[in-house]
Amino acid sequence: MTNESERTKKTPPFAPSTPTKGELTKSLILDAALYLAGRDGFEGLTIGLIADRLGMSKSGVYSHFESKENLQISVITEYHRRFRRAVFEPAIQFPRGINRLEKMLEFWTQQTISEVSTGCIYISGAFELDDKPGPVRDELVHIVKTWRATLVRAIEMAIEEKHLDSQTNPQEMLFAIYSFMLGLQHDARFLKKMTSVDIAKRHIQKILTLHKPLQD
Amino acid sequence: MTNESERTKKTPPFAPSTPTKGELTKSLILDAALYLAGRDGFEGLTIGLIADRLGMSKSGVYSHFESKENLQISVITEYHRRFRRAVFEPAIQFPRGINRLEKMLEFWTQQTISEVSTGCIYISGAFELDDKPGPVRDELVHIVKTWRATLVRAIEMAIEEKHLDSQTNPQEMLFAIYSFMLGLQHDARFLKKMTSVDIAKRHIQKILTLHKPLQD
DNA sequence: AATAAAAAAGTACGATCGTACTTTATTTTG
DNA sequence: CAAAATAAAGTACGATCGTACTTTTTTATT
Repeated sequence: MTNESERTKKTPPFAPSTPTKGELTKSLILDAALYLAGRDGFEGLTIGLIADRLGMSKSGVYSHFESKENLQISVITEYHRRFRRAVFEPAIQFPRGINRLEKMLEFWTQQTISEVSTGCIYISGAFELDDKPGPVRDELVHIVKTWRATLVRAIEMAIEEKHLDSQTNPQEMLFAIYSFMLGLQHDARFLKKMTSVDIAKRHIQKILTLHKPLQD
Repeated sequence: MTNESERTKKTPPFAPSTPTKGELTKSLILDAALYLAGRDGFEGLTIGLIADRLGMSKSGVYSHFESKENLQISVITEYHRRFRRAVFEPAIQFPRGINRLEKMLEFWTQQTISEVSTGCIYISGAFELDDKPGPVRDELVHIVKTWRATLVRAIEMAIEEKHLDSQTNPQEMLFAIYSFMLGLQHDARFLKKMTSVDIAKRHIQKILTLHKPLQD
């Protein structure tokens, strides 16, 4: 245990060799922060609440981020990372075209359903930050646009593969699908109406069916 | 000016004879509160901010409500009152059936568009309060359910009048329409994407068209 | 105009927030 | 194991919050 070739000390970019103590608690902090941000929004996300949840001091939590704004942005990028891992990465394994698109929507729906008790930061953040300019809003807009661009590309590929009608408008289809996901989140979380899960699934399926070519 | 039969003094229930000073500033407070609640949410709605906006003291504002919770609930019911006046009441003038339903959706869309800079409390409140039990949430759930029930009844009437397919599922149609309105609000306010106005209108129109009987 | 009532302002309090700075405890390193 | 580095806790500060209480000012009533 004297020396281990190159011990990565000040270089976290590509070196999770052994997670140092600090990195470990930092990820614990992000866990708690993600939970609280989903539940109480970015405004309700408070250093003190995180500290309480982890049984540590406010300053102990704070020292891992230079500011609250920084913490909020970290929460957003971390959520994005996890979303990609749960939705995008599994879907990308499937062949491009309607197949991949449907898998993407399936995993996304699954993710949304599993978030009914947690809250989706893409969505709750969008309605919370819509009128609050600043770096946090900018970051959230960025990742939401990234995800939407991914969806549009998946739709376009399905058109190219002739799995969808050639006059399908990708932006319009995106709008409908994203709207149904908003509706699902709204009904399930706010109205506690779980029947909306099946309704949303049916609508998403229908909008695809409507755009499938007649002859195959 | 000695006596005017019965002068309604302590009975505001049905007597807007002459709005007393207090009632007048109370409505000014509600104006400001409505604006702030739409912009900053119920959490960001603060007594001090209202006071600043009106150039009066915190205690002056506060004395009109026994608590902040009370103020929040007043904001909700007042919003509901205005929404009814702007959307429901004009639409109810039209004959029951597809005509009234389309007018209802038209006025609602119009209202949503005009709220792009203000924010819709039904929607922003839904995503803010979804995890915050209490009287404020209960009140908001109540008025949202009231509005949705109104929509469902309008859809059902259109079915009864044979303006819509007999196997149209009112709850499913409601889900789609409400989702499109969420999508409109999301894209317009958060993504600043005003092209979504036309897209949303087209989708709403389409879902009606899809359910109109073939033979007329 | 005098008096009663209501509205608004003033003042104060405890909580909680983010943040800066200092001190102690714990890891990591040589 | 000792030294150096890092993590965590401690402490303090100014802001802002909702709210309760008292005082002043304005409005309404006879």
